[in-house]
Amino acid sequence: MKLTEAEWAVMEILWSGERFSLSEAVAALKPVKGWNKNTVFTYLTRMEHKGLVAIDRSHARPYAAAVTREDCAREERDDLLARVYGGATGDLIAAFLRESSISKEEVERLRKMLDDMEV
Amino acid sequence: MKLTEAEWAVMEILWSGERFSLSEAVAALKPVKGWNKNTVFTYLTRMEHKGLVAIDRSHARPYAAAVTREDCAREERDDLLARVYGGATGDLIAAFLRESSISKEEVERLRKMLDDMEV
DNA sequence: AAATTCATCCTACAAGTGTAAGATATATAT
DNA sequence: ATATATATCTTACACTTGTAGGATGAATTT
Repeated sequence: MKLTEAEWAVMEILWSGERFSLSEAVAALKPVKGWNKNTVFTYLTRMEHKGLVAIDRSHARPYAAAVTREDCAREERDDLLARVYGGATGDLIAAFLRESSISKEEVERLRKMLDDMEV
Repeated sequence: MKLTEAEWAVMEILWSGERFSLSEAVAALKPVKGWNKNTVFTYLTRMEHKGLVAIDRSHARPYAAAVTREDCAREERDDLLARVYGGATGDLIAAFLRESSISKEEVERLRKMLDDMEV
């Protein structure tokens, strides 16, 4: 399931803790989105149907993430890789390397990863 | 401008050549999407408004891409990088390296890129 | 218990996306 | 010139996304 930008914002909040009450979610989303409480509620319930959010209606803090951040991140990566690079990981990574600024430490880390890769 | 999956399909066709007649576009999209000609036409004109497609109505082959593939690819990359990795290119690349299969040659190529990076 | 507050639910509405039918204009073939 | 095919334009409709108003219910305060 590919998330929209707004859904990512909701998930980021949920991933930042265990469980949330509505007002906690609203407060946490305030700086990012500034949404009305009904808007937050609508997102939460729509996202429950999509299987992204778990709502335990008997709990004082009913709202929690139903998917992991890493799963969602993987889907986004896979989607970009397939759609834009036809699965060619090397090309994709090359593009990121080419255009992004990256620290000396990062370069070292990536070098180590390459060394460790048993291909 | 972030493209939808369907818009990517249209653009891939347009990027694959110089200019297209409607029937050429329909034929090329057939295997990928199987759309009705009206559907293709709707996409083309809607995408003209978005500045993605150029339509020269005095030309026998009116349809052409109005943006480059590389520009679109960059936007997708930037979006993923910012939204999912908060701009941390190293983390993103590490994730791709970790999960994707990649050939020995690709590893070498990336190693060279790292060597050449003056950080 | 009445008033206030907060949560939940239901409803709505505009914009965008996916998909195409039907009408008309234009080119081509006979 | 007429018939046929092709392209263009207009319109539409269901679904999704972004955003919230208003009604109802439950909890807390005084």
